[in-house]
Amino acid sequence: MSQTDSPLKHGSTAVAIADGLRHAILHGDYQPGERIVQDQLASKYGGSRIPVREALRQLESEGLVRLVANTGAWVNSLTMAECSEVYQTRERLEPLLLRYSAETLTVEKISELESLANRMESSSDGEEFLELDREFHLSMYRGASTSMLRELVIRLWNTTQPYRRAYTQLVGTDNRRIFHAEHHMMVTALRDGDLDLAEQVLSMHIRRTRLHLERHPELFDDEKTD
Amino acid sequence: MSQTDSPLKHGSTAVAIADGLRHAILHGDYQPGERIVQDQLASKYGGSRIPVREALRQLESEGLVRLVANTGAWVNSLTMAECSEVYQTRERLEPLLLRYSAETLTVEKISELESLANRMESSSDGEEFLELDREFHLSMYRGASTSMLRELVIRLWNTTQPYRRAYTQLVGTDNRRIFHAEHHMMVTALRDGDLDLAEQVLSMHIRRTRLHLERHPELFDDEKTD
DNA sequence: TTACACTAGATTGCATACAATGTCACGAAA
DNA sequence: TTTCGTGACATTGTATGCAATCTAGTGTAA
Repeated sequence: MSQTDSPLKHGSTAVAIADGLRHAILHGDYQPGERIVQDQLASKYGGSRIPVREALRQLESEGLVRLVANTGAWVNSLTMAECSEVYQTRERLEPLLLRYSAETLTVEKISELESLANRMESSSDGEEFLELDREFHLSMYRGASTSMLRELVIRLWNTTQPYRRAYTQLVGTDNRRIFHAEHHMMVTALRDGDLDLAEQVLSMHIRRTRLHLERHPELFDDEKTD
Repeated sequence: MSQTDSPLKHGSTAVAIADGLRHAILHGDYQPGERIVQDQLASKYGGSRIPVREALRQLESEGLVRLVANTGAWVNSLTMAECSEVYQTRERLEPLLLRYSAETLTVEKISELESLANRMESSSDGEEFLELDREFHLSMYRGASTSMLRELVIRLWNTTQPYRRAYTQLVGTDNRRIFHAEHHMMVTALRDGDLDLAEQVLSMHIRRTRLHLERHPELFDDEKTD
């Protein structure tokens, strides 16, 4: 897809490949379960398989890729139980992250959040909807002083991204009144400095999304032969 | 240290090096901040630097190693704020994991937990104390049906292991009445099938440990130039 | 003394090449 | 027809060698 023609600086090829492949997976260019061949990635990025292999190891640790020795690499796929587990983990973690981040949320940043929530409401394009939803949540967390928890949460978002996309394509962007209302409730709670309320709404919001996903087992690969 | 003389099977060197290096870091053979030289690891494991590099990428993703392009790898060190963040994350995650796992905890397994708690009380050796504490917690979680959350929690334990060790060496294993009492309270709550109580005690237990660590800023590398 | 440029050595980054392993199609025997 | 080899091919795993980069030490000038 996005061929990198300019020769990469020494010492950055593996990172560039990891970033590019991660982006491609999140963007839906690869489907869960799809095979990843080292040689193809190597020629796509104009390098050898060595940095490709390092990138794959990293993405494996991030949960985006599954490696089997002497056999190959696949885009990781989740069963419904695994996806639910990620969501339940998020239900507990994101409120904490919001607490870390909230103290740096200025009035301007909260208004930007509100604007994102508004744009989501008027969006009818699924891909844009996904993008804005991710941006809404991650920009709430951007102010957190330390980074480990934020990176962890981003990792959880990443591993479940293909299933959010499939769900959105399945049910569309209409009839999401409660979903949008929760976004606005969070904005209001943050504006009021009511962190306990913001935490509760965020937790409920993630929980509700999980319950919606759980009504669609057909989105998941539950025949996983492993 | 533990030289692997027998030639490794094809396709497992990188994994073996990652496992070995992880174990060495957790065991305290490397200190936080210590430099890791690829060539040294390669000759230690009787291979080339290629699998070493893959292992380092993986451990970087796990948070145990810090890589800087063209420069080198170091055992990751945490500031006190980062360590607290890991503990606060654990306060929220481990109760959830316990809930996942509890349904498979048989009477026998709960008795084994109690036995571990008893052995800890009579242990005066710091290294054994650490080992038993880890084993107590992780064996509570061993029954969880899916693995992502458990692996995540193990990763959090791993990144903070050097600081638990330093703390134990500093204050010894005496005067831990409340600490042991909490272990026994968890055993009792599990035996009674009172999951809400077990969750609460576990959360308090982790919180108390965090507060103890926070009283000793001298354990941490807060001059991190980054 | 301090600050800075410069060089030699150490170390990392990666392309190539080859060995080890897995996959799959084909054919023979049950 | 099905099952089980069997071999050619595709792909992965890693050792080697060289280029790029960083580091530390030395010397020079302010």
